[in-house]
Amino acid sequence: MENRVSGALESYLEQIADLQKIHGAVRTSDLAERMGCKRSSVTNALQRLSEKGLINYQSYRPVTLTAEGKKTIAALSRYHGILADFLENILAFPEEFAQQEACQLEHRVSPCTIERMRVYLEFVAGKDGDSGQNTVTSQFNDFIKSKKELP
Amino acid sequence: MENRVSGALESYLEQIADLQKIHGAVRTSDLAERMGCKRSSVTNALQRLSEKGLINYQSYRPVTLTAEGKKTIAALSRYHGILADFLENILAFPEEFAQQEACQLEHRVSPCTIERMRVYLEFVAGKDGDSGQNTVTSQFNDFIKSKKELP
DNA sequence: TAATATTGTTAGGTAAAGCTAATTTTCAAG
DNA sequence: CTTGAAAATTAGCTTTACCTAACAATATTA
Repeated sequence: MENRVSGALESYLEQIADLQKIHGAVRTSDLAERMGCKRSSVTNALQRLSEKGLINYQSYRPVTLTAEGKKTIAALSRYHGILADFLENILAFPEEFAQQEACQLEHRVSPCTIERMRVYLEFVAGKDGDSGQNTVTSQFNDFIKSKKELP
Repeated sequence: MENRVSGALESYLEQIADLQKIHGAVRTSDLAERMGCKRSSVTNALQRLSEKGLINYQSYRPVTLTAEGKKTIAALSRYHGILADFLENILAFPEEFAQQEACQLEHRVSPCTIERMRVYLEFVAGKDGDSGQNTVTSQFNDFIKSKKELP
């Protein structure tokens, strides 16, 4: 068995963590709804996550995260945050799109590149200083608008 | 049959185009070498690419691209260029890494985000003007170095 | 040109991630 | 405390993308 976790399984894991926060227990049907798949596919995913030691799972019993699972989620959630920040504050996407896109990218962009995006965010924050006005981001926003105004 | 082309098939297609440019003919073994897989997997991929109408393929005959295949490659190659440019000139990665990473990302980042990266590149180019000196990129390079110097 | 080496394909297998349909467990009401 | 509905699981199938081993076609070269 390949021990690395695929993007699909990572997503399940995140939804599990989120549902746990909200509802305490994690139900197969809720997961299916969130993942946009059938309950049977969820069961299958839970079994594989369990084999990989990321969740505690027994048939018909409530699912919980292992320490390993929590660690995985912590990393993912950090990646998500950096990517969403980058998309919103560097590339000037609206927050909602940034969040959506970050959900995809957190499984697909290398840690190295994500880390570099974090450094770039720091760099730009430093350039903008405490001014608040006329930041690089707002300049870029204007730039985008100026492009759209002349089609 | 799902008519969309997966990331894996897209990669085969690109390697085919590249080999065609270099060697004229495209050999299964060369493709296998490039893709880091076995010859039998290549045959399988060629059959699927052919079913999707992206290449002309018959057993033991040289492979060629269809018009549709060429169009797909043109789009991909454009994405690759933008991503590599962004990685090298915004995120200040060395060219080789930028190229490698772009190969992965071109199949994974949404066209919308890639397009926005292109606009950002334009924006920064505009800011830097013709100066050449003290560009945003070179400032960021210095910033990275300054971070590394104090561990 | 015939023998051999290389290259390409087929057949059959695995794992991931989904599906439907059938079955089993749990739970809520009567 | 039984029973029927809802929820979860199992069984069996699909596709993608890989694998090995066996076989077929093409090339090389003696």
